Amino acid sequence: MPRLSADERREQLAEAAIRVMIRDGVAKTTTRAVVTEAGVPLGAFHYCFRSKEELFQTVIERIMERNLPSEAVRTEGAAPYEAFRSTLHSYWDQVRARPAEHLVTYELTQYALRQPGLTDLARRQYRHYQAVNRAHLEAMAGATGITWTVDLDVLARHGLSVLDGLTLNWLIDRDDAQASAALDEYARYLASVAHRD
Amino acid sequence: MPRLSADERREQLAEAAIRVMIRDGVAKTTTRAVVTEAGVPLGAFHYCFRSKEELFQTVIERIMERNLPSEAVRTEGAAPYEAFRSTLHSYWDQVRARPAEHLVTYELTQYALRQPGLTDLARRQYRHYQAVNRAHLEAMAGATGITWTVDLDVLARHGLSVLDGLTLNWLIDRDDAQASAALDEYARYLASVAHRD
DNA sequence: GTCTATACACGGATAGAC
DNA sequence: GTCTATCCGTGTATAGAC
Repeated sequence: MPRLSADERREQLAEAAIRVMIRDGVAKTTTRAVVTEAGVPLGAFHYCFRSKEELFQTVIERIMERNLPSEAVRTEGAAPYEAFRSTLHSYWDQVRARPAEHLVTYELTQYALRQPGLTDLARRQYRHYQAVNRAHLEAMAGATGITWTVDLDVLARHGLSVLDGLTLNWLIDRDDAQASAALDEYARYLASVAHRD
Repeated sequence: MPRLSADERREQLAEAAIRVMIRDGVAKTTTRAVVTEAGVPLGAFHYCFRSKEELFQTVIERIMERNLPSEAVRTEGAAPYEAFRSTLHSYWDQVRARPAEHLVTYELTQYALRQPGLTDLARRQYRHYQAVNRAHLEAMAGATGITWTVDLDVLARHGLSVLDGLTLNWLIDRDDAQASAALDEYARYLASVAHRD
């Protein structure tokens, strides 16, 4: 008589894996560490997941699904620069609030890139992030009543890179002042490619 | 009678480690893989380096030192946008020519971030990259006869992020067209914050 | 179906022969 | 000083008891 179904077990293990990753890093997230964290016996692992790689794949998909487009701040009438700036800083607050989660995202991407079976997942992950970023930009345009003068896909990739790079850089040096200044500069750039209707 | 001095051995092992990292990734760069690659017996490892972490520290410093500011393209008189664009694309050619090296850089940074003894090295690594980027921007200004209208430190951090982010993104999806378009957009941005003297 | 016990390979590091 | 042989922990996975 099972105390928990296989599905619930998978859920349990995936969440435990995420906690371990955040605490100790992806490299140290071993199957043993995960089952200990989840409080399930080691043997349970392999009738829930075929392998560690399969568990990690689940974790990556899970994290990706959580990262959905957030609501655009309604700011009609406000100056575009101020609107962009506050939207960016509200994203940035999320990074500052949970640095470890963001670091894990980068680690997982690189893990996936090195696993022959998961390189495609890494690609989908970034296509997803780019789509989310694109949606954000569209929402910001709608909220401020402007249109972008630069091709939206180009703007989205460029913007994703800026945020990705700033995040990575900040995770390393934790320099709030520099990060904030660079973020403001990006907001200024966005304002410069926005056209008032 | 030593066939090689300890210093030469260290050199040999560090270079072998870099080759293995590029070929198999940092995670799979074990002491055994390194000594095999270098053609030295396993025992030799530990009287050259106290630990694997010490070897990796050496490797990180070595790679950092190689990454020095390259010469600015002399382009006096040319339109700033075209000059920035060609400088950026010549950097980009380096990324495209040696993707694995660049991936290793990111992996090493994350390795360092997770090693209590090496977090400070990661910080120095990024301070170094930012200084290099700053020097590039100064050289570009000198070569085109313009001045930047944005604080140089801010511009450097922002620019480092753009290039870092674009590189990471391209390493994942290898989309040359999108990368190139985003790079051009960054050149256009640089031109917009350049002031003709 | 669930979990215990264990197999087996590989990792870093070292002891001790030469 | 140089290298062989080995230790011991840890990793993934599985065999088999219940």
